[in-house]
Amino acid sequence: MQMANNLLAADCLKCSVRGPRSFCGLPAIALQELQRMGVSQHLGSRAVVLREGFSAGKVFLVCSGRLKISVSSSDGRLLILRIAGPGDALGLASLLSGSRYSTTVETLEPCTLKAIPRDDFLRFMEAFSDVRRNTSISVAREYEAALLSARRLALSTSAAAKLANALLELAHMAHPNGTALAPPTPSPLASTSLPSQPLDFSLPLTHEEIGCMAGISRETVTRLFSKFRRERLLRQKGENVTLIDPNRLDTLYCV
Amino acid sequence: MQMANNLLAADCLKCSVRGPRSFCGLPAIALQELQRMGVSQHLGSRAVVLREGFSAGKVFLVCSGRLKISVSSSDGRLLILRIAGPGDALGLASLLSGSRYSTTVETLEPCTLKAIPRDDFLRFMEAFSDVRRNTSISVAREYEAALLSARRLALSTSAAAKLANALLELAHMAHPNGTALAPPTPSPLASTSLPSQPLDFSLPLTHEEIGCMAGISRETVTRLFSKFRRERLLRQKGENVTLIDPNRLDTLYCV
DNA sequence: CGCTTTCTTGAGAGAGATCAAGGGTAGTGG
DNA sequence: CCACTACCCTTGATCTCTCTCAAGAAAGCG
Repeated sequence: MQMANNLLAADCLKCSVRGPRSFCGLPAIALQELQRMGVSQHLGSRAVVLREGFSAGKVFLVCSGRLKISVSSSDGRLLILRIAGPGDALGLASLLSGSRYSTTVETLEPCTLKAIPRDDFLRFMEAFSDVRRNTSISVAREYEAALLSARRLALSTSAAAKLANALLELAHMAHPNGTALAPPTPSPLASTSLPSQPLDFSLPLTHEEIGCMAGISRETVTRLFSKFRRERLLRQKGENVTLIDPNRLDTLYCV
Repeated sequence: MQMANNLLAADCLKCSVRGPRSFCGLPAIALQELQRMGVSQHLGSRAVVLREGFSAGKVFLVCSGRLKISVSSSDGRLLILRIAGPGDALGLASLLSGSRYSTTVETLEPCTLKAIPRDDFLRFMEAFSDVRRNTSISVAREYEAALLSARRLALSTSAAAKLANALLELAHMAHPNGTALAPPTPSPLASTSLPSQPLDFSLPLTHEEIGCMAGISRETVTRLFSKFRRERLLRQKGENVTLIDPNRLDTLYCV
């Protein structure tokens, strides 16, 4: 029964998804335990991993692929909080507070996940202080993501500002090379007018979805993208987006 | 030096701020340790406890009084996330992720707090599993508050909806009698058209601040308050607000 | 009783939502 | 290879909600 999944589970020890941002950055002894737990699963594109409001019975570790994390209202409106990727732990905050999932998670592309039942995970936490540390950090990051969304929606005065913020956030999240836990710095002093490094990243979202992230309408996303392109702030090639001068984008629109 | 504060610190064992929502709901042995740690402090009204962006060196436990938790943008715009009260732990999420405070906390009335240095707190956590549990719950609640703010701002289509949501949230937060971790249920099924219990609560915020919570302007808050009063949804007496029929408020405006 | 802070109400303007229509592109199947 | 469908993007026109500006009333406070 467990055996059937060992092929994937065995990867835990050799897996390269590590680093300070990854939940799976653990000592070998904890990884050995981790690979024994839970069930690995493959999912196709646009599959729902967990749904808001349902009992939080499992935590999911992302082995590969990207997913979107969202909340929705009864009338179908959607808010996308962030894009999750390899090394992320999904549903942790809800699992810990012992309640229901507070978000919905859906794959954006084929994904490999590892599902761990609540009680197993709690035991795993009690056994290893490193797991506790990574759990704290993971929950703190979920918190930061929610906070950034709230910031963007409340503090941006215009649609352009909301979109610019969302793009900068997406770019920074996609880039593991920046400082680990310092996403779109609400830069108080960093307003150097020097042209900054272009930021290149893949954006696996439709205009509709980008709108749901920035809290603006689909049409407005289109119009602003053209505007940003005209102003040489943005380049696009299929899914790939380049922010030509992130600093200028920031100073021009992120007020 | 420590002695000078023992008067207050000694209260920990007798303190009545307990219950499932309180961080200080701990066994006697942990409380004994708690009372030895940190420094108690009295603060007047409108005092800043901790400020967004500053190094997260301490956690603050609220012994008495209410405080507002907010984030702000460089141009002075403000978003109020929630009102904290006795039993809340402030700055926990930031302290754990080892970074800077992600919010600003300011007293709304005279408050008594207990400030605990980061390292002491981390040791305290490692020593007691109950402390770890309460920390998890506390961080999860900070997370839920951020999420609720994001929801309110993104998913509400009108200013009335935003305000109604904010009021319902404030009412539920102020009421410890409801289920512990189930604030403004985004009620999918609960749309019973029966008149609900009136909700009474104290609202220590100006219209300006309520606007900062709902993401609408001061004047719009005033106009909507009059409207809600006209429609017999709301009653006011100084700081005290009564939501006459919370369900009707919810079904009419929280779409 | 002046002074500050907060609340109230009105009038006007503008940003963005919404509605509408058309074009591009990818996948499917004959 | 080409029609056909489905989905997404693009652009224009209109309209409405809420912000902003303005001016005054109420209320709290030294």
